[in-house]
Amino acid sequence: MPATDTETLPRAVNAWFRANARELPWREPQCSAWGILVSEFMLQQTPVARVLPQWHAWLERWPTPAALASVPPGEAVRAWNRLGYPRRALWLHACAVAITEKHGGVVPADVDELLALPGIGPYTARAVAAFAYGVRVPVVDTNVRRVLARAVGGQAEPGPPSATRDLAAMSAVLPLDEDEARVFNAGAMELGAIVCTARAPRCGDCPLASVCSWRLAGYPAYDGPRRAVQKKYEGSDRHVRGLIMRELRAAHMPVTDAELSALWPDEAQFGRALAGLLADGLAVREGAGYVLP
DNA sequence: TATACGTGGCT
DNA sequence: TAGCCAAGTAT
Repeated sequence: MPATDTETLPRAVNAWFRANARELPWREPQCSAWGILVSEFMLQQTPVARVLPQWHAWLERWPTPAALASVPPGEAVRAWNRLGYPRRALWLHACAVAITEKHGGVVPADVDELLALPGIGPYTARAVAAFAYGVRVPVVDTNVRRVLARAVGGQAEPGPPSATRDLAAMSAVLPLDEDEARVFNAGAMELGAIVCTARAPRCGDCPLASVCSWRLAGYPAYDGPRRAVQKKYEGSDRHVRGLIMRELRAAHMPVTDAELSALWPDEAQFGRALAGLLADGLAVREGAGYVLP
């Protein structure tokens, strides 16, 4: 029988999670809310394995929001190194400043207050509230969307993201008990991350195998709208931005136009990339060249 | 709602 | 090899 009631899923997922959760530093009970916030920024579109060493270094250097807020944003961008999407470093720094100035240096526990901070959207706000403070709110990321689409919806893949629909779907199965809700939020994400994966799901290891609607229906293929294919990175504007940022991070004095433009042969494309970085605040003009902010 | 935004590992 | 994929956010 498929898991149509609201107790089967959390019971199975939570038992599985309590026995199989990866030991990650931001899941340790003594981890600070700041440590959890930092992990959520780093984990946006980035695999755990690449985040781990960066997270340790970051927390050692800046153990509190105030510590990060006390240095220029460029230091955050430099320390971010090659984690990707360097705007996240800028936003995390801006977040630290806002927390220091408007929240007395304490990471807020309220979803709406978190949402008002730079770089924090619907997922991160709820993740911080739930995992750092135990607040009972639905946390929905790409893993949760996939788990619910399969186990409950009987579909191979979730449809296009819709905050309203996705939060409602999670709310419908979220335990009333605060602690069970926190574990279910984390457990559903973990299940999607290591068992109910996008490709080659390991149904043999899944605690929901016997109740999964998708499996019970015989694994019907997905027939909904396909997600747009990711553009090729090689030769893209993003590629050029990445090259420029790598140069700026390595430099400790202004990098000249000539030095930067030598990175890419297509002048027009290079100009677009540099202008974009300036507009984003990831690079600033200084004297004869460019530096991190 | 669709698109831009890094980087690297895996198949 | 080329493409797919990874705990999203902002516009």
